[in-house]
Amino acid sequence: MVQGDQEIRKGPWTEQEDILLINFVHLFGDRRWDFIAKVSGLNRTGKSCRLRWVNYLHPGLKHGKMTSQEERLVLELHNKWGNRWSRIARKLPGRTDNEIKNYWRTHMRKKAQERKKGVNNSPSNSSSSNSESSSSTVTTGDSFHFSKTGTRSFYDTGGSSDDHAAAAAAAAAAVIAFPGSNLDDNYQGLEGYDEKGFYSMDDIWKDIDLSEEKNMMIKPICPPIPSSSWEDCFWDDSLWKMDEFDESKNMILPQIDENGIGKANLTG
DNA sequence: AAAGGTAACAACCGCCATATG
DNA sequence: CCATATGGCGGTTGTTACCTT
Repeated sequence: MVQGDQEIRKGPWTEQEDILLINFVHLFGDRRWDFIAKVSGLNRTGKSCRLRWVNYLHPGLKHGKMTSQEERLVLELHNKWGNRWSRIARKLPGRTDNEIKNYWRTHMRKKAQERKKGVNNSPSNSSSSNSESSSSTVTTGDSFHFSKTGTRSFYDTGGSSDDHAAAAAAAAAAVIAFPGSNLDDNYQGLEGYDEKGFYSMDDIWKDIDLSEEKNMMIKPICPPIPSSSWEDCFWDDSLWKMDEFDESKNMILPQIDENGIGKANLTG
């Protein structure tokens, strides 16, 4: 990857990239993707950054198997709205349109196969045919390919948890020094960076885990007590609560303008 | 134990809508 | 009002893990 006319990176995200992105989203909010893409030094398109954030890194996401209620809801809503994945996703807190889409695809394929079999073997068989009401365990086995300890098995080419701190530090350095420079350069001299400043994937997953366990329901928009976790500070599940009004979502994110001055609000 | 098939899911692509100059 | 940039959405593909034979 040459920096001058560097080609845009594609493919799986590394852990360093993830952390870098998380931190820059923390700093600049989750709207200005092109800007973030440039400023972060990630050789990714803004689009790619957004996708990664929305589908994977977002703190409010649930990572795991769909519950039977969710499955039922998906079926129900899809029946109602068709392939309006994003709309369906809004009704499923913590689930992304991509996830639901994937789920549906798999589900339908399975159903189609079952139906085929049913037709071939016993035409009167209706056990699996009603796709609207079959809320049974559709997702079998597998389902979750990475551990929340930050060591993803899926695709991951990323480094150890030491790299997290380095990447986090790189984010900080990059903010100050406005990069364009090689990421590796940004890591230099920043070893042992205190992870309290930025969060490693470990921490992030831990927090997500906790919040999931504590409440599958909705978090208050403003946490009563300042949390040590950055996403608690600026993230709430309002996004997932949004129904028809998601245009009005105003995430309260710390933001730093081009002069490096923090602002409280974000684009509306 | 190895091979093949399938499931799951991340990520990309193209199109469209909206925002901005 | 028009052109361009950016973001969002749905469809599709590619890769890996798991299961079955």
